[in-house]
Amino acid sequence: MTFLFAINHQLSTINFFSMTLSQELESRLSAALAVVLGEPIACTVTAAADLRFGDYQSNAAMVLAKRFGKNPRALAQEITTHLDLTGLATSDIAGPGFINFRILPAAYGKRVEKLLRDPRLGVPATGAGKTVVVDFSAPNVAKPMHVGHIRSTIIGDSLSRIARFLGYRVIADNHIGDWGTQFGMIVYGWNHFRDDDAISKDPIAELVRIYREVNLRIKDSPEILDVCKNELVKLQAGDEDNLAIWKTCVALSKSGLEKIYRKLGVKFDHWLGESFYNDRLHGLVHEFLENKIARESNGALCIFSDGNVPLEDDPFKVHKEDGWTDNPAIIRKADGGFLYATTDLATIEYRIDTWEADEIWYVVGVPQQLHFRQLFDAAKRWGKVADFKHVAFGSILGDDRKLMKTRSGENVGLIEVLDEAVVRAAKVIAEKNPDLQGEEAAKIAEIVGLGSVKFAELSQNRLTDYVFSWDRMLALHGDTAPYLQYSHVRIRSIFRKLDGPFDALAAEIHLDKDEELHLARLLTRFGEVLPAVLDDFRPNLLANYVLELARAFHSFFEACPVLKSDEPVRSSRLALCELTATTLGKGLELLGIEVPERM
RNA sequence: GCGCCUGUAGCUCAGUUGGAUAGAGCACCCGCCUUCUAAGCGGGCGGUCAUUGGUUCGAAUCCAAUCAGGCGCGCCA
Repeated sequence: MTFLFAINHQLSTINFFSMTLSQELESRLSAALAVVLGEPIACTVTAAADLRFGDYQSNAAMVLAKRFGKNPRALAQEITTHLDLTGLATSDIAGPGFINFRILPAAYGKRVEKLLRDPRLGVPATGAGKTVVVDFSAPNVAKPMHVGHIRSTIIGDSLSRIARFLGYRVIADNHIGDWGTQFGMIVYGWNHFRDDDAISKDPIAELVRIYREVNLRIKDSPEILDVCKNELVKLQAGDEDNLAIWKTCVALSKSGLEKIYRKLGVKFDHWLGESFYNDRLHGLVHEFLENKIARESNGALCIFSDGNVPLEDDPFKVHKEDGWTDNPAIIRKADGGFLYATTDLATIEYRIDTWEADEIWYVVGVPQQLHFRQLFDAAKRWGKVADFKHVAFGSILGDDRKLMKTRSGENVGLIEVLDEAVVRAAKVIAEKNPDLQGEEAAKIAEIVGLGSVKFAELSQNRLTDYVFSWDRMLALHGDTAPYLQYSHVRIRSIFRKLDGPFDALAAEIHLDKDEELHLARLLTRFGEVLPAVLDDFRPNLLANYVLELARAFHSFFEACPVLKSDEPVRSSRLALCELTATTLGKGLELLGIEVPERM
């Protein structure tokens, strides 16, 4: 009996410890609601929009007033009299019937002490037991990565990191475009325009040059295109010469891509490109035909979906009047070739059957949303079940407000952007902190410059289009990566000056000044923000959070001396600094942004 | 023609999914280094949330229409 009780007690304690403040307020509020309204009712408590109203707020009274035919303020009053917030918070009623909560400083202090012991920093493992495949970056072989590729790569990498921290088994898969029409052109170019010297010097640049050269020639004499198509047919039929050229080009491209990823700190678990699925395509198309999911139209094999339900007597016919021609996904061309959709279906099959994916996230631009709608629909009808998500992002536009096209050579290359970012960061270092020299300065410039590019991308809503601008992407002042990195550096500086040992776990937290309280408030909120990021795949929520945290720290830093204050304030502040450093560091790590020791 | 995304301060963008007096950064103005890194801190200026209707206790947010920009709609990926 006693033993069982002890276990139960421990379980509930563990549970209690892992609850965020908003969850704890919710559980206490719903207990009060049960008393007042006579039935258990779920309710939500959110962080207050404005600190003047308190730390958290609930609109439960206003929502429920109508359902129970009561006056909202009177109901709120009734609820608060039954609300037990002992040791946690105070509450009051305001406006049309909000219940506002103000967390007691002592309760924040306790939370901070707990977080100092928690390697998860209060973040619940919402993804435990689930496998997700994240499909991002996916550049085409032998085409240069330009600024347009940056969104998928950076957003995808960050989402992968966050999912991993939330307990998911994450498989980051780089589905590179290593098979397809462009290889006809590349083989042709390889045979006609290759410069072996250039290949040995800079293989990527030479591949890019070859590809552009072919495109230019085709403009002048379109008949070359037919020759290219023929090379492609030979390649796909297994022609040894062409296959060898293909293998060489893919290998060269990959090594170039790996250099960029290494620089960006982006890692993949797999690189299963389109070619990997080539052998499966025939059988797959056959299956779709047999199951009457696809049908022939104008010589091509098509899957008609778009919400059209097949009729029972004729599965190819659909209810919609113009359904015969409406938005089909083509899985086999009239000439027998396979397409994007075919490979993607084979990829889904592999990911579900081999990796047992529960979810698949595609970090791909908005323009492809029709494709994914068709793809997910086809997969579903094929019996491949998983939670498919198209994590779409807006386009990067040129100065003319038009989409940046891959084909036109005038695009800004990704490497160029990254290099320029580092150059600009180096300039600022020389100006702000000339003591830093040589290799150390170069390393910091790299961390700061690359961080700026990443943060510029991650701090905004992924769906908005934007016009590419150097100054915007490489800004180093204001709400930028250096601001965040600098706050971390300031904390490190404190600990560098600290002589003698310090044990944060032994510290008692006292929150007397507003700046201390606010810092603690934000520190306890990390566990609420992070899961919300994956609700709608919005890394910018995390970016906003770390900005707020850094801002709170800078204010604290100016207002509250740490090393020069007396005990017990000194230890309390040191512990606050330590938790800020770990939380900020973790937040930045999840955004893929490094932190320098000094700057 | 059909469909999708976007429209918020001079500029670049947030806005916790329907909450209270719409927030940041840049730019501009004022103040703060003898004190843990001034890449910082404190304060100020700046708004008809594209427009018009509607839904309700309550709308930047939801619905409808209009205007403007971007994108997608059969054999590229």
